[in-house]
Amino acid sequence: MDGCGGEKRALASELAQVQAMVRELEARMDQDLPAAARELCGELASSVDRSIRIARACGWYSPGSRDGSPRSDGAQHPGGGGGGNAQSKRRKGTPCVRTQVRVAAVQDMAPLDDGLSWRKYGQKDILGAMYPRAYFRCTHRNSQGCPATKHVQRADGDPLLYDVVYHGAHSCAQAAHPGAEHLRRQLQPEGHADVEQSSPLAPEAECLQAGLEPVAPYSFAPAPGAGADFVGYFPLLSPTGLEWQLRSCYAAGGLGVGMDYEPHFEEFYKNATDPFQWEYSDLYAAN
DNA sequence: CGAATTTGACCTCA
DNA sequence: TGAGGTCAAATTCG
Repeated sequence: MDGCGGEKRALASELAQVQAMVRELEARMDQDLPAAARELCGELASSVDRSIRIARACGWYSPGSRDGSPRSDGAQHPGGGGGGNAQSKRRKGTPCVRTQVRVAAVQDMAPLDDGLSWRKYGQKDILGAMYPRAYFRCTHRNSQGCPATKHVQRADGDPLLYDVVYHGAHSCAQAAHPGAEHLRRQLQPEGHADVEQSSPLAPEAECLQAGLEPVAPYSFAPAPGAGADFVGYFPLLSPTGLEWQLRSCYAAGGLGVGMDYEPHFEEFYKNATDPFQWEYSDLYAAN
């Protein structure tokens, strides 16, 4: 997959920069400088973005390059309460490609307004999970036959965090939504979605990623009116379509950034010369 | 009054 | 058989 020596070096350098910025971020947060921290987050996002581009340029983003090491969906469900594997039960013909994101919502605000219209069609208590899972489908399912659905569940550990799993692509007019389009462009070509089960992809090839509105990918969008006490409203979509979570715990008193996959990042940095190794083996292996 | 939500029942799969 | 996912009638909302 290579012949990208220069890019590798550029990527390693970029990642080193990211690492430095993370440290700086921690420092700023320790100093109680949320504005400065947020500014740094923007730079951080840009740097990550550049890294992704470099990786793409080298073709390190290829759906087929994933190895087969085990990583269940359940493992991706943070906390998940150790509950059952939500995706293990799947109907025949159900879309097998999905996107999972994690978002933090501001209390008393509609949590997951992703700019698209959804209609709730069910809710279910999930074994081992503290909160029920809500099921949404595209409002235009009937009128336009749009197959997009999403599942939303509160994270056990933090009631302000939601795990959102998108299934299928919008085939309705909403598909033209800029946010949805952006996401599709980001994810579709590289197939950066978790692929369910190991069944052949063929029949589900059209099941692309559904609409999500990353206000600006990897950027932070503090809630309107959020003051000193704002709890991050970070619709942060990882470029890989996996769930990163970069959140602020400022309201709780201690300002801190928690990043899911923190261990992976550490490893990421350590092995910056082959940065995507862990990604494929650890993160991408959904099966 | 139409659209959205709620919720118990049913379906599918492992 | 149990658990997740979906259906659809009843209810609520704007």
